[in-house]
Amino acid sequence: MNYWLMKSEPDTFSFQDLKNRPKQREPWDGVRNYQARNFMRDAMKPGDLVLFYHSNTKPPGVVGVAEIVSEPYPDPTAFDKKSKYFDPKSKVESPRWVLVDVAFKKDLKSMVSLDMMKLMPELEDMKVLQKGNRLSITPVQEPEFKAIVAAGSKK
DNA sequence: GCCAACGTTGGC
DNA sequence: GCCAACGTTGGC
Repeated sequence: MNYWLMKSEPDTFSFQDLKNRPKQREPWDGVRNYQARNFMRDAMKPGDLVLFYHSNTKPPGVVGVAEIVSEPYPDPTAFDKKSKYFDPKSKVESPRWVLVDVAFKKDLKSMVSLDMMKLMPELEDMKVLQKGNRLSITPVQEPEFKAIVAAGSKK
């Protein structure tokens, strides 16, 4: 099993929004970056655990744990002319963009902010902490995942 | 709101 | 295939 960090702007889709969904799950649509797509398409498996990260907010950080609950499948928003994620180059016969479904797993007692993460020696090599990183989906090592969940389990 | 970092596009 | 221009991300 693998671990991931997935970013979302809470104004667009927050961890609370995920929790409030009827089945507490949501298709992770709108990814339009090839590296991030390849992670979903080639490496993610149902059961993988996800650090749900709020970006572009004060403060940014990990707010909860989610779980991958589907195989990859074509992102329907790419075919939808009305969607802001519409991509005319993605054809139904040969979809360019895929997504997976993500489900609520558990809350953290407290957010693990980016500032806190930077102070944790276990997270030295984490991609999300490296300068200039803009990837919305990054792989996480098991010790990194556990360190963040442990930090977020404290009051 | 600024701007550094990075990805994509398109002319050549 | 190079690279300048442009768009986006996301911390600050």
